[in-house]
Amino acid sequence: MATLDPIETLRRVPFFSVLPREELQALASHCGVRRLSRDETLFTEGDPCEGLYVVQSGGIKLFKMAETGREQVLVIERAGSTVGELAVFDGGAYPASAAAIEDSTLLYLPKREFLELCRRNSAVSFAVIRALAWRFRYMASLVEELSLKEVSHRLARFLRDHAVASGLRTRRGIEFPLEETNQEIAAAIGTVRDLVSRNLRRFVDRGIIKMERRKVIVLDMAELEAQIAGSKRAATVEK
Amino acid sequence: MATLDPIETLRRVPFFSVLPREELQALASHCGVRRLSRDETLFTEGDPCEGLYVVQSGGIKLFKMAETGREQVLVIERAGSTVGELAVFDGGAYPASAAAIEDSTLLYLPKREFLELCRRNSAVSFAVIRALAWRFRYMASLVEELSLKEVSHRLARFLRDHAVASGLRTRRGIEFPLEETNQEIAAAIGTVRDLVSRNLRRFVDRGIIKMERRKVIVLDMAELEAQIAGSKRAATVEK
DNA sequence: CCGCAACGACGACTTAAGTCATCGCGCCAG
DNA sequence: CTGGCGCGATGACTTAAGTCGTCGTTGCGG
Repeated sequence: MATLDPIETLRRVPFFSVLPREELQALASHCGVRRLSRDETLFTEGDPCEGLYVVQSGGIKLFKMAETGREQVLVIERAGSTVGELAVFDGGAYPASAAAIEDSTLLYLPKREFLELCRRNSAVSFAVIRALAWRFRYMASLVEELSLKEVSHRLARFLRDHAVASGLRTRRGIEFPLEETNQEIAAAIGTVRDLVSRNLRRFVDRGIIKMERRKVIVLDMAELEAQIAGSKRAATVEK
Repeated sequence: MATLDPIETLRRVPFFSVLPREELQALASHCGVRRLSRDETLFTEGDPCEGLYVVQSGGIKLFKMAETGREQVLVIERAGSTVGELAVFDGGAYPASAAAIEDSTLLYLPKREFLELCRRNSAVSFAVIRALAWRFRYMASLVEELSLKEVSHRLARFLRDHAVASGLRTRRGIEFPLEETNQEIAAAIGTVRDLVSRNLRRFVDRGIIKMERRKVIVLDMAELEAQIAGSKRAATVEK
């Protein structure tokens, strides 16, 4: 594979894209390249933070791991996104672990350079804040799901997001490949792989989706959305 | 109650405390005052964002609500903290609802002034980033708990945090008042009030804590910490 | 090309979470 | 001062989540 242009990679990051080309170039000159094989660890929760990573190609998952081995994925970042930048700012260790979900190439930017840039360039700082605001919003949704929704609702949202992001509209419905294993889906939505299998089967039985091996065809998007809107059986107000 | 000095309130906010007094004064001149009774709503999830609030006195909870009425509290903010600032930056609606957990007084800062300040003062922007980094870290912990830990582990962490924050070390153990109802605790740790009661009883039965009405005495902090370290019964790796 | 491990599926089972009804107590509003 | 409501506690029950064993399939590394 041809070497990717680090300047073009940096330009894809929202808070670097505000920089003129010369500054991107200067920044790129400080960057190292880090290559990871699939499943290789980038950093582990609690590791001291030395800098941030920019995904050039592939994908990186941020995740928390229980001592039983069960994982909760916080987010998956792909090309043009950053990983590990929060620990740069508050001087703490990494709050979660990161690993490659496929062979990946990342740029590594030492924290000193990044901090310097943010201090002297308020447009960058400002764009960083915007990125963090978005992340918080996303995390708030994840908290809501994990606390207030059942596994079937969370799986429905997962499928809907995939349909929206990469679905192909056909006469049968919206088709998309399910590229993750049930284990990976379980880690994303906060359950175990048996329940992913069981709930997919339930959606098939109800005529909401059809499955052809690992291809999903959404037959009834309205019903899928209705599934998403459901809640756990928890009434703290009178019914 | 005497009127609180808005300049002193603003000074307590980490990302405003970097400002000299004259700038705090100018900022304070743009602030309105908002008073809320206990349980009164500040804003509702989805409301358009007009500005940020600074807590002068009392307490504000940010929370998500299921249609069943069950709540998940994201965070509780007290004097010297801000509420609703994230939506200022990404132009979105409020990602969660906010309400007073007791009679409260807040300063209201229109978003235009706040955005202006961040744009021209990179020390403020920088401090905002730091604050957001901390929030993300906190949210990552909440996600970890909700996904990977059982109710008893989450309650143990709640009690430990209270013991650490406001516990009084006595010969009997660490004593602190449990000021929240079981319902409020349930909303904080992601469960229902019945389970809070039941798990408190379990800790009493195991000699970890003693309860005198709503006062908690931690008899065995080491065991409480051990409770916190536990995980859900989920093994995705062989045992 | 083949063997092995990972994966998907599923049934039977256990456990945790949650519901609901009820009772006693305490506090607050009228 | 009193009545009513909120709260705590608890038992009995239901449901969802999760475990475990097993079988068949698939894909990848040697």
